[in-house]
This record gives sequence, C-alpha cells and structure tokens, in this order.
Amino acid sequence: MTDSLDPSGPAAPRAGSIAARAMAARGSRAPDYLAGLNAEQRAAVETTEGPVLVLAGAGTGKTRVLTTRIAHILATGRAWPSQILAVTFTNKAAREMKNRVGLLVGEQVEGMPWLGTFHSIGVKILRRHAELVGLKSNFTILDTDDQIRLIKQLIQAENLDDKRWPARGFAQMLDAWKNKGLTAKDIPEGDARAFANGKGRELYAAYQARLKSLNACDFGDLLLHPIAIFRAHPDVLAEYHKRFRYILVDEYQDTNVAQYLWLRLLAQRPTRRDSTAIAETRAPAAGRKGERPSAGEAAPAQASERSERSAVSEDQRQQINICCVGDDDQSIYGWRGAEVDNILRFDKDFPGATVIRLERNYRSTAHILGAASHLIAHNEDRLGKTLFTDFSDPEHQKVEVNAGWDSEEEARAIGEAIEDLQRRDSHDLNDMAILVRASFQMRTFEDRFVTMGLNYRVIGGPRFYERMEVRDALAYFRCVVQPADDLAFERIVNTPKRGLGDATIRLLHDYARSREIPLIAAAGEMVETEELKPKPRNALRRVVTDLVRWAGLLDSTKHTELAEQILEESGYTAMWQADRSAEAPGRLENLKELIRSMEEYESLASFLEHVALVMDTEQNADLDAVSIMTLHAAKGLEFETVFLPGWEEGLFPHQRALDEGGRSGLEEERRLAYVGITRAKRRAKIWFVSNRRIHGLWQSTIPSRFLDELPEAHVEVMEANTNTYGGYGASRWDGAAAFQENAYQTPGWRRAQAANAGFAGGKGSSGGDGWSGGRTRQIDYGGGAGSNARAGAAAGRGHNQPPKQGFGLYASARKGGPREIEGELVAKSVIAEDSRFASGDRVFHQKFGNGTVASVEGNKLTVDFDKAGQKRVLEGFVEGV
DNA sequence: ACACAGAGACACCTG
DNA sequence: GTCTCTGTGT
Repeated sequence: MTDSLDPSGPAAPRAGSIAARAMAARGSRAPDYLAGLNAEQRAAVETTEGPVLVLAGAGTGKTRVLTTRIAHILATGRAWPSQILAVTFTNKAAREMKNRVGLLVGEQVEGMPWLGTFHSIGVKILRRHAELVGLKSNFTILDTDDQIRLIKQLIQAENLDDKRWPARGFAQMLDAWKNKGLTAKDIPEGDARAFANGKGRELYAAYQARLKSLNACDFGDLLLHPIAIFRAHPDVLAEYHKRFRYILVDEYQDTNVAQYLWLRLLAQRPTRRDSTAIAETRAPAAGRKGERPSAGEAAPAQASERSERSAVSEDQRQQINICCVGDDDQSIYGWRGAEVDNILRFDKDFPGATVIRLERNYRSTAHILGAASHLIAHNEDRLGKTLFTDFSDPEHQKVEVNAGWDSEEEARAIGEAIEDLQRRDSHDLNDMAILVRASFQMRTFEDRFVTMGLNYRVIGGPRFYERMEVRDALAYFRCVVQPADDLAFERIVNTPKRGLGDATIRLLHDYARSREIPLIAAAGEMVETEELKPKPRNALRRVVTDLVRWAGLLDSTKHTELAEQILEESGYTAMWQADRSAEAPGRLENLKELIRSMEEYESLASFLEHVALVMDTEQNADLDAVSIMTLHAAKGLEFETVFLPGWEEGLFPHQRALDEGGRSGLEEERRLAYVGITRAKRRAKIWFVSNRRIHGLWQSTIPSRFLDELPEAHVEVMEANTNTYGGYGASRWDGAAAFQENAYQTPGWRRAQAANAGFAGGKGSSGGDGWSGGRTRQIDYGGGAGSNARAGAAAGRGHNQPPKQGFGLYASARKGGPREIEGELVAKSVIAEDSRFASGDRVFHQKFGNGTVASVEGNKLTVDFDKAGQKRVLEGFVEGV
C-alpha cells in the first residue's frame, strides 16, 4: 500500500453526514462546478449512489459529466481521491480526464492513483499481488511483437509447420480468448481444435507457462490475472471493495467481456455467484428499438434472473457506486472484442440502476444531427436516444452528398473544397478533417495534397514505439534492467551483427533450456566453456560483459546518460551511422528522441514500464493542417467541417464486415457512419465515386446503402458543375475536346437544386459510363452491376484498366514522390511565406537524407540528395543543416 | 551477410 | 499496385 492516503486511515465523511452536507451547501448557490450543466447532466453528476448508466449521445458533454462527477464526489467529501477508481480505454482519454478533473479540483487530482486505463490499473493491481499468479512483481509486459516471436518458438517446439499455422494467427486467437476472459481450460472445444490439429489448448497452456518462466505477461493478462486473483482470494478482493468507494467507467460500450468481469468483481460484493461464469447473467440482447427504460426504473428482466440477483442487490445496492458512461450508438470496436451487449444489458447486471440519457447535443447543427439520427435509427440493437440541439449556425448547411468519378477526382475535389473554405471563410485547416473507412484511402489524399501544397496531418500511422530502432534500443535497456528478459536478449545479441548466427543461438538456447536459466545467464556460463568456437565465444563474451557492466551502472549513472552510453558502446548507434540508406538519419533522430523522452522519468525501469503501456506519442498541433484519419480514430473528436469520402458498397459498409458480421456487422458499420457524421459541427460532406482501385484493380462501385438511409430533409445532393461534368460519361473515352478545355477551370461545385435522377452503378449495362451528369440520389443499386449481392467485388468485372483521366489538364497528378510518413506528415502550404531556403543550402530530409537545394519555387524545393538523387520535395519536409 | 524474388495481405487498431 | 515478410541464392 503506497497510496498517499491510506483508505484505512480517516474514513471519508459519510455521504449525507452533517459535514458532507455542510461542505456541499456552502453558500446557497450550487457549487461553481455545477454551473452550466443541464438538468440531465446534473442528475448524472449528483446521483452518486448506486449503479448509474449515463447514455451520452455524441456531443452531449460526456467527459464533462464524468469529470464533474469526480469533482463533486471529492468536493462533497464522499471519498478521498485515492478511493475513486476511474477507468478509460486509452491513455489519451485518461490524460484528458486527469487534466480536466485537475482544472476543477486542483491538486487533489494528484492523489488519484486509480485514474487510468484498464491496463495501467491492471498492472498496478497485478504488481501488488503478482506472486498469487506465480509472477514476481517486477514482471515485464510483452507487446504484440514479442508475443508473436514467442508463439513462433512454441509452434516450432511442437514440431508444427509454422507456415500452415502462423504465429500471427494464433496470437489473434489468443487475444480473442483473452478478450473473452477465457483461460486455457475455458476455451470451447471447437476453438481448441481450430488451431494446429487440436493443439490450440495445449499451445495456450504452453504459452502461459512460458510467460511465467519469463516472468512476463501480455496485455490480456493484465486483466485476466487480476480476475483470477479476485476470484481465488476473496480477502484481496475485499481489500479493493473497501478501497474503491466510487467506480467510474468511460466508453462503457467498448468494454469486452474480460473488462466487464473485472469491473463486475470490483463493483459487486462477493456472492456465491460471482465466481461462476458470466453465462448466467448473459441476457438476450436488451433494448430493442423503442424499448426505453426510463430513469430510475429497472428494465423488465427475466423473472428467474431477477429473483436470483435481486436478493443480492437489495442490501448491497447502496455500496455499488458504479457509474458507466457510454453510447451504444458509438460502439465500433466489436471486431476487437467489445461487447455492445454490456451496455445494452447494464440494468440487468446492476438491478435498480439509474439510467440517465444525455440527449442535448452541444456540438452540431440540426441538419447534421438530423441526418445522423435518421441514419442510426436503422439499427435494431440500440437503446434509443433522440438527440436535439439548439446550435444555430447562420449558414445552417445541410449534409452534402457528392458523387465523383474515381478516387483521384474525389481527392481533387475535396482538396479544392478545402482551399475554398480556407480562402472564402478563413477556415482553419485544423478544424477540418477527412475521415476514411480504410487507411488505404489516405494515400490518394496525401498524393493530392502534396502536389497542391496543402498542409495535412495523418493521424494514427505507425507508432513511435513500434519502430525498429526504438524497439532495438528498448531491448537493450530491457536486458540491462531485466536480465531474465530472453526475448529482448534474442533481439539484440546479434544487432549490430557480431557474427552470432543461428547456430550459436541454438546452442545457447539448448544450454539455457537444459539448465532452466535465462539466456543471458546461460551466455555468461557458456563463454567459459569450450562449447563455442573462439570467434562466437568472444563476441558473446563481449555482449554479456557489456550487459553486466551497464547493469552495474544502473544505480550510479543518470538513466539518460546510461542509455546513451549503452547505445554507443554496443555499437548500435554506429551501426546506423554507417548505414547509407535513406532512412538511417531518421532512425538516429528517433533514437535521440527516445533518450529525450526518457528525461521525465526517474529510472530506466520506470521508463520501460511507461513504454509498455503507453504506445502513443503526442502530435504537435501547432501547424495548421487538415487531419486525415480513419473513422475509428476520429471517435471522440470534433471538427467544424468533416469530409466523408468513400461511401460505396463494399468499402463502407465494408465487405468483410458484411461477410463476417452479418446483420450486426452491418449495424456496426452504420454506427461508424453515425460516428463520422456526428464529428461535424457545421459541415459534413459525404462523397462516393464510381470507380475505385481495390487491391490493385480498378473496380466499379455502387453508392453505399447508407446514403439512402439519410433523410431528404437534411441532405443536399450536390451536383458537379455542368461545364466540368455534363456528358462526362459519354465523353470520357472519346475525350471530347470541348470538355477537356473547361475541365477544372471552374472551381468547386455548384449546388444542384433539384435532385431526381439516379446514380447509375457500375459502367456497362446502363449505357452511361459510370455516373452521368444530372443524376441524383435516388440510388439505383441495380445499375451496372446487375446485382448488388456482392457489391464491390461483383461490380469488378467492369474495366480493369485504370479509368483514364478524362481531361488532360489534371492528368498529371503525380505518383509516388515525397510522401514521407513518420507518424505525422505535414506539407507546407503553397500560400506560405517565402521559402526559408535558397539554392545551395544544405538540407536534411527524413527519408532522403542530406542534400543540396538546387532550386526553389514557392515552398517546393528541388534538392540534389547525396544518396537519393534529385527529388522535388516540399519545404516542410526538410530542415536546414 | 546481403540482395533479390515470390507470396500473401490489402477493414477498423488500445494496451 | 505496393508493402512486408520469408526463403533462397551468392
């Protein structure tokens, strides 16, 4: 127990005690922090006792309610900061919650050790009781990479064909099992058989055994181990029951079964039922459309279940102070194990729950809300909310639907729309976003924006801590801090190359296994024997003595210096310095960044812990740039203007969601669409095109069914400028000169007043080539494809040659080029001030390395790179040397 | 130890 | 098409 405030110390003022009431009632006004809340929000904040479910629609002030609720609990003295458990999914959400609570209650937030992600809290619990599951409290946390390598070894050890049974696939199965809270013995027979001729269960068990011997666990274990501990040790659980007076859960619709079980154990008093399987509390999907349990009233539960559970709940109710906040309509992580059912079933899990709906939206215009609400109403599995707004916007734009020829035209038109908004309305780029369904769509936009010189930012690329060089460096640190970390050791024994090949490593493995000692220890012993040839022996000795020496410096040397020393002395830095490839300088830069980011931690060990749990790095928001991200990544964000490209069958809804998820898959896609639209405050612009390249082939596509589910009243169908697009189809292939001349000289899109034709689907049968001008949104699914059964794919029998650019003018949209993506990509705008560079300047580029500027045009530089040759790059990509 | 060819993926992606 | 991983050949 290391909490600053031990809960066994002074008891928190009892709720309702004189002191608490007096604290709450200072002055006759409500406390400041309650000011500005609407009635429902306030109810959600003030209903502190008993189970509460807050159904918070998009933009209804969910975070505000959560943070204010915490502030309220603290301010009224109901609990000490250390007695509140507040869980989120992401570090970002946890950080934001902490900041905002801090704004309300000041330093008290620092006393909240139990505010964090499921995983970070899981680690914390596990470290305290590690020995109960056979681990030491300094266990390491493996990431997916380590996990896969380990599984691969196991598969090979079982003499299985690792081609036929790829480690990656097993890792996914494992993940799915763990998400469901299943240990090796719990997995269904069918699942067990599904892998490696029925060895699934064995492998799972072997994997866990191996983890134990490595004193390690994976992400799933961070929840599963605590669950096992709680179940097997009621005394430990009781300790947490005593500690956590209030539990708050963010994004409850995203919880998976394991998280649910974990929460339930913490939230409910132990009963004879709690250690049994979840199955008995599983009710059929609750809350069909139209069924709306009102606040304070438990929804009708099945009789048997109710009588069984209510006996427990009656006397415990006041103690189950759990408040879950979420929105069933924004559940988009089913594929990752999230169970919408958890939220749909809340009032059955927690009988007598108060259900509060937040339906007043503070974000979007009535049109946007209207469109989104109408769309989501097509879902059956939902609790049902009706959002409303007072948001008034002079322009009050309807949701736009635009059609385009192909993805390149889509990118072009959206790029122009962005520039228009920027010019005409001085719209900040930061306040615009392009939300795509699949990340491959991003590329077209990047290509286009680079040529336009439009600033953009890709959110959610490969992450810093997943880069090869960063992981290598971390592996070195792990070996020093944690000498039993075999996986880390394997990673670096021969990096940089030291002549320690497979043969040596295998001998080392055998030696270690026969003696049941970690690899590093084995290496230490082995170099004293004659088993290795002199060359590898000396190389290995060098590695081991280095590691031992560095470990000896742990206490005496500042960790950042030690880290640098390790990278230097191991030859790792030198390896990249010697590397002539274009990426090498960037990698060295990343290593520096890594060391820099260690500054704020006390030790190597605490830094490594941080890294294991925090896989994201902050983006810099300084630069004005359009954001490009997936719809998934957009959840929780908001923008003035949102572009939603790619609304085509097969892409959105995604074919795989339909194939694998059936109706519920479709509903999840629809929720994704709902999330997309509701990100917009004022403008939402939807796009679809009739040709898209999928897996390298051009396919004809038909408009998404979701378009048809939008309400006429809130949607405006945009029509292309007739100069540009009239007769497009007819003229495309014969390239009518008249149109070519005007193509794209007329910027932007003209509003179409009336809309009453249909978008023809694929090219072909309907004579028209793709979409012909003058059509609108009475969508004709039958249109070229003949059948919409397998939308995208079926339509593919169209042309497999790229639809050539219809017009010469823009046919030059370039390919390839400087599209550097390092987590964040920002191209400088054309409208930028004069270039900081002149010809002759030496510059450095993340991808191409060093070079000399040959010429400058605005913000575009032509650079002769020393290694990569001459390239045109945007100024934003290079820095002066 | 490194270069190159062939294979397979190619929704969404937190810890 | 294009990226990444793997295996093979020199």
